[in-house]
Amino acid sequence: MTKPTGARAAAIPALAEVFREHGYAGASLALLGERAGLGKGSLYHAFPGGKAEMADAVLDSIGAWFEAEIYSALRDDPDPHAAIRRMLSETDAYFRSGRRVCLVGAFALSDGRDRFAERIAGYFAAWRDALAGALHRAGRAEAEILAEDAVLSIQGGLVLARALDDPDVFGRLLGRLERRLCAAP
Amino acid sequence: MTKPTGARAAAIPALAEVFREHGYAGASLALLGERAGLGKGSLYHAFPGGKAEMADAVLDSIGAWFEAEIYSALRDDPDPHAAIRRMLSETDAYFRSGRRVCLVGAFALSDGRDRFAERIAGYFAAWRDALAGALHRAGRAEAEILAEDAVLSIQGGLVLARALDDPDVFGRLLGRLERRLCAAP
DNA sequence: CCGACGCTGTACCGATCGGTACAGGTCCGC
DNA sequence: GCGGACCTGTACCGATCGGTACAGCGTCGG
Repeated sequence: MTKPTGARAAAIPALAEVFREHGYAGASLALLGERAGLGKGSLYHAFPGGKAEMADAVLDSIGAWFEAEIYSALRDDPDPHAAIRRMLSETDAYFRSGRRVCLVGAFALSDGRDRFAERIAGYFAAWRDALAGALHRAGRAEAEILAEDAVLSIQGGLVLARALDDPDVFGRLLGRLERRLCAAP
Repeated sequence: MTKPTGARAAAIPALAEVFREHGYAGASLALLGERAGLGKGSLYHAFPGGKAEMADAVLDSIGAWFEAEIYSALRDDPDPHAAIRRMLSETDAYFRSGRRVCLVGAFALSDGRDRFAERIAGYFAAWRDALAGALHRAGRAEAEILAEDAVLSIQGGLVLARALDDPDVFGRLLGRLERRLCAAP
């Protein structure tokens, strides 16, 4: 039932979790293989490019998920406020209400920044631009500024929630964002 | 002219820079020693506890700097708005207008979170609480919420500035923060 | 029934990891 | 001039790193 590349796709979520928790440098092949349930042989069969290709695949997968679940609605939904609310609730679910960290943000901060710079920049730029478009369609002034501030706040919320070990920080932020982003024009 | 522990103190800024750029796991002893201008022997003489003690010392040094330059003024300055403005300009300088990353935030996101959890939490909690006190003294309602949002935004601003390789993101954020934090009560 | 192919475990590679041991050097009070 | 405390470079440790090679395996089409 699985395509030839099925093992690859199946392994990606586990690999993502390891990169998320340990960073690029900290994610060892031993750990990656163990958590993916794959021996080193299988791992290198599915990802001939090694660790870098695994990280590439994980970033691709994350980018595709956000594109499909969040950005596209922000761009195309005729009701921009609905798209924004959907963004907030999907974001809440994706980051497990602040208990989970943003892999792209973590990569941006430390190791792997240079290696994956374009992909990282693209991820955030797409988010900011899609959100700015929705805000613009909703008739808000300074949509770009508002969007930049929202994207940045989400990242900061994840950092602070993790640092204080208090997921509510993230929940409170999302509440504030809904008020800020869905206010009357 | 240097105290017995002079080499230790002198090495800390260089060590901090390496941890900042490579994370805890990514900062190797070879790199640490090279950048500090110290051989392995000297490094372990100054920091018998090894890498963990180096990171401890770096975190202590950062905490002390923020306490002296920012938190204490937020707590004690009779003019809370002046203290807040000072916080913003010192923050701008410290993070080189967004070109530099927050080591504590980076540690919080990936490796070293568990190892340094209390210290990381303390750093952010002190910032948030000191700022909330200043806002309260300035007569602002919901000072705690405002403070939490500001601290989180600064972290997010650093993440996004780094991710987009665009320091202006951080500068724009600081401008917004000044307006938000120093608005009329 | 068989060879080809896709997949997997395992052994192994050189490099590097964090950390230790220690021989010598430097510099001080005496 | 001397002894000793402090400091430092270097050799070395076992473990693990990312990555490779390959033999064995089951599963197919023919």
